[in-house]
Amino acid sequence: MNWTCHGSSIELFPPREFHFGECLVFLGRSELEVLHQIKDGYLYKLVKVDQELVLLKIGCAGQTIRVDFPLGTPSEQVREKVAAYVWEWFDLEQNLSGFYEMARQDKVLHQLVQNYYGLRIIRIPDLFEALTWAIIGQQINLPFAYTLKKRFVEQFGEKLVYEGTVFWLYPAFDKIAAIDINELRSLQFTTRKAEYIIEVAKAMATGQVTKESLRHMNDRQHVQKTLLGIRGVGLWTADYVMMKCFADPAAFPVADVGLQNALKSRLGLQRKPTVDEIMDLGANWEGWQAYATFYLWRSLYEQAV
DNA sequence: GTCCAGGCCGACA
DNA sequence: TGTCGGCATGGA
Repeated sequence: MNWTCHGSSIELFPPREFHFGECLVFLGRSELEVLHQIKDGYLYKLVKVDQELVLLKIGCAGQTIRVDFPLGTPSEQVREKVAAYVWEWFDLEQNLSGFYEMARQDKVLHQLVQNYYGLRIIRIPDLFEALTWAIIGQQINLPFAYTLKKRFVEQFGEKLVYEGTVFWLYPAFDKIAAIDINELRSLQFTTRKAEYIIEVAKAMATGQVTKESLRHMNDRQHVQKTLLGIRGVGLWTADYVMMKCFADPAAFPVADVGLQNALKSRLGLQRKPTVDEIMDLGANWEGWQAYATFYLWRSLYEQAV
């Protein structure tokens, strides 16, 4: 991590392959997103550090990311944790030069890495959020998934109001561990999903599932197998979590319908490619499947930066 | 009305 | 190990 305190704010110095605007495009893809706000080129996010609510205002000038604290300057210890959080959120530890080198010569990716140069996987550092957001999104369209997340967050999350705008924290697993299935059913979650989400919350509340223990596994097969042991977590969800929470660049959610549609569109296919065909297409992506997938997702929503 | 969404589970061969 | 029905809902 490369950062410094600068007066009341902090500054981060990301690696060369970083483009804040491209990341904002991804972050701004849904009007229904409630976990961050984008306004005038700044990204606002509420986080909780050492039991303290901290509102971040994140901007970028040149290649320097600057984080301001609208609610007041927190302690140096908190600022350091915020720096680590932002570093993780934008996956800045990842050296993308190998990805770009590979992608420039790849028939599927070469145009994408030109179009979206500097885009990084926007991570979900909170394991509970990563798992349950994936479960929410299973087998429903993305707008409806965002609608359900919004209801979930506004029902069970913590909030803070600043200058008339409400900022939300994702619900904590210990709170969700104690609710009843019907409380989610009434938000239009299916019975099955309500069960899964509450079970995940309970498993995390008891310490049965923790980010720490999964992070320290050096074998990705082991991580995947452990995740698959959680009810409601299949191959797609396990890969998604490995990609978005643990930033495993080799995670490859081949079952993802978005990935399938992106490939169909880019290659002009008559139908969606099968899982085996996707494995073949991605044969050259070894080690970078997660980034290839993320850039392909990006290609599904063409927008101006 | 039909089909598809950032799937998963349990049952059955 | 591979396949299939059921789940539930919103949007095109």
